[in-house]
Amino acid sequence: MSTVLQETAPVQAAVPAFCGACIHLCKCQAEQAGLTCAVERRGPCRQGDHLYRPETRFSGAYAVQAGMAKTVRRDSQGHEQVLAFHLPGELFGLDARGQRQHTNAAVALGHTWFCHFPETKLSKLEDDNEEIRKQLGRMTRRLRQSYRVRSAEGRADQRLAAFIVDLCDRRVAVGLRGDRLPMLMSRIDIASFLDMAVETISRLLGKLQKQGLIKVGPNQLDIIDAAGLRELAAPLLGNL
Amino acid sequence: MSTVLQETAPVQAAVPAFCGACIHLCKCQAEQAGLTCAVERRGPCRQGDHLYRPETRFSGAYAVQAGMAKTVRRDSQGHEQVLAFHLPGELFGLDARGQRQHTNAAVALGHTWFCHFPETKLSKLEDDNEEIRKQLGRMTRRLRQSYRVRSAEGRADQRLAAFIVDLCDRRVAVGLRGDRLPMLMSRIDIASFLDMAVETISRLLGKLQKQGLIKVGPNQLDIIDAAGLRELAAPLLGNL
DNA sequence: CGCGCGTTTGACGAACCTCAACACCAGTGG
DNA sequence: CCACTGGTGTTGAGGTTCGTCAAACGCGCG
Repeated sequence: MSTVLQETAPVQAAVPAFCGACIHLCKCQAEQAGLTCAVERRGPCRQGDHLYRPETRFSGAYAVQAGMAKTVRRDSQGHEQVLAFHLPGELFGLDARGQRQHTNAAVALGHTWFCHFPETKLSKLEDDNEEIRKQLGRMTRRLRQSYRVRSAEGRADQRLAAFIVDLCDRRVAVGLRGDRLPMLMSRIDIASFLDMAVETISRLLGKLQKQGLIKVGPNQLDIIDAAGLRELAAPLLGNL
Repeated sequence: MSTVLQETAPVQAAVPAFCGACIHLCKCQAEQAGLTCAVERRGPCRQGDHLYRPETRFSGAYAVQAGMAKTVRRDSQGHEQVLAFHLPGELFGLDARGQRQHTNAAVALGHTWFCHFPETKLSKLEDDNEEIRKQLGRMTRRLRQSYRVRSAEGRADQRLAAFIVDLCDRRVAVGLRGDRLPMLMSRIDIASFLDMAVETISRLLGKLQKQGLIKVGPNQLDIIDAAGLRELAAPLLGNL
């Protein structure tokens, strides 16, 4: 918990007017100061708070400003399944675009702040500016990277390593440090996302730590040997 | 081998002017008698004959008229990998459309007859007739069903059952009997397609037979309990 | 006939899941 | 304040699944 605050508290103190997602959307948009008004801040949300659920009316896109989120679905047996984790600066909820309501749920992990982009203003911006449409497409594509790790084949330790590498790369992509990951999600969430048993996650994290690749801390994960980690995940990263 | 002839010989004796693929393409096309000329018969091909290889110039689509075919690629380590099996009436080779040359290879399984649809005539027909374009898209989509089984998760016996069910359904779809499958492909091909060990295929076929779901014969496979087979494969068929 | 190939079967091991036990921690209520 | 409780994380034991290795068999072919 304390480590979470290490990240969110400073951000909160010197919180920028826009998070990563906002910056991406705004910078190509300086002349249209209207976007400032288009963004609604939401937070703080607590662990487990829902941004939307299945059948919630689609009202626009979301972005994590600080903290973390997950999107979740229920499979045919009613079992909950994590579809993706969302880092600061990443858009999500776009999968429901063009439909009337969401099919998945989005849940806050830890204390999290969000930005909301109302669809009405978003589509208007898109109409006016071709660059905005490209940016949205680009971020949607990045979002789908996380699905690749999930469906990848390969050994469990390779998949876990690929998962960690993916999170690091995505953090760096939005301007955050890539050698220390806040792990706001539970082992259960990770296991669900990677389709493995919780015990396997726990054991493999210990194994990677013993191998000197990472250091597992409370709600935090330090990357000790980024190259080694990437080498372990290589068979999966290369194929996709 | 004898069982193969049981299927191909009668077909040959009373061979229709057009196979399944031709019928689909022709019936919406009665007024354009030109298609009759657009189809070139090819065969008989023997086991292992190549219709095209990687880097072969793309000249048009193919359809199996009688027998069976597989499409194959080489992965980065030079290992051969079966991408799909093609039953009578099914189009293939369309993946290279729009490119100058093929990237995969197509190989005959057993004694097989093919139809060839030259791209020049095909695209002309497509331009003239919207229905043709839809039919081509539809058959391409059906073709990709086989990829689903391949990438599916789940236990090995479930995946093998899903594979068999898929073959049955596709045979029925083109008007062939669905309770008896000619198995012109080797165990090695099946193992490659399903990404399993050959020994596992052999063992599981024996297991399914012992369970009373199928009967394994020489180059042939009888469906004893279609419902049970479908039930075993259900977890995979339902998800997709 | 030997030879290569495909298939089957058995033995073994690695990977990973399941079950069970326990520690830890945050709430919660007395 | 403490005990209790439920959720989470870790660890160990045992089982299942499935790949790997090896051997045997049948079969077609030179």
